[in-house]
Amino acid sequence: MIRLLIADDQALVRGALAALLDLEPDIEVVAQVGRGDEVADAVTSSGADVALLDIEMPGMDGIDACAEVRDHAPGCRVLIVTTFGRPGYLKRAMRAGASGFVVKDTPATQLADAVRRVAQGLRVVDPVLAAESLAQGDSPLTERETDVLAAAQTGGSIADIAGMLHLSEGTVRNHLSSAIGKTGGRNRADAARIADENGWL
Amino acid sequence: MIRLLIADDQALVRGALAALLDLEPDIEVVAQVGRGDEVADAVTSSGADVALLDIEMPGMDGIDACAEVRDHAPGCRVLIVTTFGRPGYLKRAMRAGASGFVVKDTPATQLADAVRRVAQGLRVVDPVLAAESLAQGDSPLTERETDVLAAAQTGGSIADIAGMLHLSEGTVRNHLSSAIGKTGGRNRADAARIADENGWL
DNA sequence: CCGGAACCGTGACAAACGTCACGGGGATGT
DNA sequence: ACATCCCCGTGACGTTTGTCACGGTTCCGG
Repeated sequence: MIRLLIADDQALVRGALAALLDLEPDIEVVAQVGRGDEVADAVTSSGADVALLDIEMPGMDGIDACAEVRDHAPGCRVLIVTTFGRPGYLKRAMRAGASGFVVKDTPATQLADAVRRVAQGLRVVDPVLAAESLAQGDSPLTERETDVLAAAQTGGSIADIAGMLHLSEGTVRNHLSSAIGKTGGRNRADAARIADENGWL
Repeated sequence: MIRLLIADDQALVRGALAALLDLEPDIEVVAQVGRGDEVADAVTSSGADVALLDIEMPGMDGIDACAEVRDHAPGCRVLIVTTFGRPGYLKRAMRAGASGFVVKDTPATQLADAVRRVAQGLRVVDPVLAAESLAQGDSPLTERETDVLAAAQTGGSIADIAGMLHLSEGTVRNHLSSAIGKTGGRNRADAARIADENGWL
């Protein structure tokens, strides 16, 4: 019997996934949470064997939550389930110690299998996504460029970004210019969009 | 017995919702589709009583699909289920003839009830969302301003937008300036973000 | 019929933006 | 010790952008 924890911020999806997996005779849903920062506690108190984590969650990123679980409860495997099949997410998830990575586009019938494989200690990764991830490589952005682009996403002016990060305006311009060149965007809004779509932020 | 159709682009969510609602003794899932432009056909061929439609779908918007269903199969009620509780979406959905509007944050246990109410001809609307919708009012943007903002979302320069819409650059600048003023944004990227979050695009 | 509103365009101007060249500091690896 | 890379900053430049004033057209409601 596989003891399963489900974490997703959308209550409807969370409940539906629980209903789907509870139908399986060898799977038992022992806990459900809607916030990333509640995952680690729920895993230890419920004694789950596998944690099904969404990435987009309030409180804490699903990937950070994964790292926390691996720290506090090494016996619990983690299967990441997410809407966006961004290569950057996959990379981060694997580095955080996840055993599997599934996109929400995959047929519902395959989810239970994925859970079983993960429970057995195997790895489950969407092959298409894995190929993309390898083909694309790491983020070309430096740490600071990433910060600046993330701040630019909110729509403020250069002066706002400079104040937000305690930098000079000229420095912000330089980082942005560099990021625009690396992403191939035509302005900072475009660059921010591209970087976000690749999971570099 | 309520005959139900489920439309959602994410196969996993679609299957999970089906599993959840199939547990109800008085509900039967008779069809599942993953694209908006397949909804109308599926409704007529399956003879569904209620259609559960997501908004974000390839091929066709869930709201446009709703209008199509109301056109071709007036006997079928529509219940919109969406991730984003944007007031603009609610307005558009109601105008398209939807009987209900539910956010994916609502508890899973309430979904079956919502389906039943809709099947009986009642209206189901998230009360918080309805209040927001009333408080906010309609989009302040004119038709052209909306077009220009939507084009600006892709990140191109003013010249690009002008070419895309067959307008003069000066005209584009004027529309953008007006839109920026109305939305309260600080530049066109900001304005586009705000307008999008309110469902004005 | 006239006023108002939305639409398209022009021209002009200040501000913001993107790019470049340059220098200095710190950390890393050879 | 040296080259290399990232970080931070300055100054200057040409371009893009946002704003404004203005004139014109079309359409609709008073």
